[in-house]
Amino acid sequence: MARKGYHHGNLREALVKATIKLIEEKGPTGFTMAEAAKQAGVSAAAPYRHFKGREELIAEIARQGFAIFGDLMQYAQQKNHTSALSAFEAVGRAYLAFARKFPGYYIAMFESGINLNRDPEIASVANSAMNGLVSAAEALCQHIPADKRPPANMIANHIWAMSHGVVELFARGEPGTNTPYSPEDLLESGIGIYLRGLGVIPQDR
Amino acid sequence: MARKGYHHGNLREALVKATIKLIEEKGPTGFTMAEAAKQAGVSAAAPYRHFKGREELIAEIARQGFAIFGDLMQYAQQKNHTSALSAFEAVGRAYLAFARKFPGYYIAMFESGINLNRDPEIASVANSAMNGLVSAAEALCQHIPADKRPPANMIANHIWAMSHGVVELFARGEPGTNTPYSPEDLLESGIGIYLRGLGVIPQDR
DNA sequence: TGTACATCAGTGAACGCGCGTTCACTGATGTAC
DNA sequence: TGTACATCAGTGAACGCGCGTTCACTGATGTAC
Repeated sequence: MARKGYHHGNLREALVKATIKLIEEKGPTGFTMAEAAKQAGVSAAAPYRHFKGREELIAEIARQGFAIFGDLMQYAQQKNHTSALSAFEAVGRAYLAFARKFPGYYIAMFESGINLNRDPEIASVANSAMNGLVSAAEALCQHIPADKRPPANMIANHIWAMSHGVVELFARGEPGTNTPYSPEDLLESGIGIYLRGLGVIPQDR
Repeated sequence: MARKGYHHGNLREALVKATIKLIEEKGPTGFTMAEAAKQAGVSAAAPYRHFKGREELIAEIARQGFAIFGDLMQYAQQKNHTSALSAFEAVGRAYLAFARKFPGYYIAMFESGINLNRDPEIASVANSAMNGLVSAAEALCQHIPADKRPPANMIANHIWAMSHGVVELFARGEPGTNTPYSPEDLLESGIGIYLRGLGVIPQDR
């Protein structure tokens, strides 16, 4: 951290970055205010100029994470607009890519036990991020005969659950270690089978 | 805890139970040796007669959890032997039922960040528990044309991921709070769609 | 049945530690005139 | 451009706390004879 003198310049963001790194290395509980301050090259009391406490620092990370996450999801959906199906698959891949590329954010968002409703701003950004998934599911639903069409947000929840499960079990060190498949393969094949079950992919593809 | 006199009688098991309760209430990190001892009505030093340390106590809980879990899975599979399909669905339901009924065990097993390979005994009991799922998938595979049949343990991993995802996201307080579906409904419908995609359930059922 | 003794399973006090947080302070920066 | 002053963003020392763990101890239990 480039420290010029008495004043840091951008301590707030430096603390966020340091904390993300700590979370990635030691898990959501392995991080401490003191350690984050140290990493940012600052005394242990300094963080309290920017965050009320430990909780608020994690919350800020989750907030940033949901913002990035939402953008990625939206981008994946819009870029792959040749078909609702390919858009949907792209969203699934984007989910996993985010979890792999930004594990610190992901952990803060979904594994830190943070209360998403503590701060209305977080709740709203988290909600709109998830809406990306739901609207992709809605687009997909257009291609399913109305009488055998499950609700779009149920589909979104299924995909969310499978994605999250793959991340937790297979994209971390433990516990799904002894499987020959990469998380990417697992998720892609799983979503593929699921979509075939929805009737969106022809049976004999 | 019925405490007779100087000797507790079954402190080891009492500590396990107290810890499970603490984990359920406060999460995997909210538990402390001191608190567990207190709950068991015993001094803070007493646990060290039975466990080398904190890690070993959690590991013991995970071990017991996997044993119970494995039995449940096996029972679900064998009891529903009218068809491979119903057996498989029963196994899925048993997974969720376990997570709901024994959240403390589930957390110790899958969310405590414990290293499943630290103790060979845990590794083996965990492995055999998971084999229940794999063998249910194998039985199911018999009904899929060989040329479009995914590997059985891949199917098992898909179901595991979706089940785990549903538990984490929808069967805990956060974050999948604002969804109208119960975890049971979500998992059952998700597995149903997935199985149809596998070709095990006829398309127009 | 009684006694001596080994072993087991607790106690209670103490330790070192690191953490979150507060507080009075001080150096750096920005602004009004 | 220079000066006085308000404000901002740090420091460093200190606090209270609870935790994990160790240690010498002691009361209870089991066993050999």
